[in-house]
Amino acid sequence: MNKTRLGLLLWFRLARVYEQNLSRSAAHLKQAGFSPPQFDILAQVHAHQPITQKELASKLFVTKGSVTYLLKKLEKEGLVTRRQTWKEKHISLTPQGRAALKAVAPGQEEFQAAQFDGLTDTEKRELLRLLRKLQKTTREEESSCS
Amino acid sequence: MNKTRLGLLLWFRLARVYEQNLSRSAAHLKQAGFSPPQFDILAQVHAHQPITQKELASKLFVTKGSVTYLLKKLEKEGLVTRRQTWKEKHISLTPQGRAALKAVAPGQEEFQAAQFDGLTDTEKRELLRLLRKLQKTTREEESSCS
DNA sequence: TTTTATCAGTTTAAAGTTAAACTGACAGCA
DNA sequence: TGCTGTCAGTTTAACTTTAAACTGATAAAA
Repeated sequence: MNKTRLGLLLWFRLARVYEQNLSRSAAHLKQAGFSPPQFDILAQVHAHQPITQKELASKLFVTKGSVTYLLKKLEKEGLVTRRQTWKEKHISLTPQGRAALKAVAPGQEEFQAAQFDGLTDTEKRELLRLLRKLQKTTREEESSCS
Repeated sequence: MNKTRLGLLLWFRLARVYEQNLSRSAAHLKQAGFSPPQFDILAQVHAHQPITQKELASKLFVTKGSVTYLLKKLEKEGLVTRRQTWKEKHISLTPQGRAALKAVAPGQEEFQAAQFDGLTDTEKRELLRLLRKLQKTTREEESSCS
């Protein structure tokens, strides 16, 4: 098997695994009334409260515009607040946001983790090592996020 | 490290690796005037010509509506044709479609494959094995695509 | 003080995605 | 002949995303 072919097989398989996981995730989250992007935002805000929109964008690998769009809706629903200081807006969870996240997160995290239960513990660790190496050795060419 | 935590780390890492690869892909394809979904469609049609829209949707893990939308544009640009027989539409590449794909595909495939060059050959094979196992053992709960 | 540069966040248009309802041609039975 | 069901494909509205242009407050230079 030549090098390009092996790489391509990897890419297709990776994409399919990811997409399947994501779509199962979405279905699971939907029961709780969230979409994956909304949940991601809430989880990041919870973990790094208070966090600026720029930081959020960079942690979630999306553009600033996307963050603006999502936060606007979450704010309207009363789940997050934005305190402006000079240029930056500092995002925090409201009590409702905290409650909503608390109700959903544990189940969601367990669900996510369970998607890897087909592997043994050793295999999981090996997969994690490979993914990390892959990301590290590819990051050189990387520039900043828009 | 407990089981859920390991699974979560895997999920986040997998997502980031995938998203980074995809966005580099998109940038690379953009030079050739294609978006990733367009390229995926053309590549699948090329590989399975003639193929129905339903088959296309299932191979690409998207809904039928998405396929309709993308094909409509590709047809308008003269890259694919649709022959209808009873319920089904059979998609093929036009000569222009073939030419366009031929101009882009080799470079794109090489680019994709190169994203895994941070790994040794043995590691690539191991990663492929793990991803396959992951997909196989998770597929049980799967139902059909809408 | 006035001008200029910087930079987080916003807006816009275009693209792609989904779920869910709809369309329409045919098969198969009454 | 005329219902009725089935099923690929289409449509629609709502979401999410991006790139690129724009806004506006402030720092820094003139």
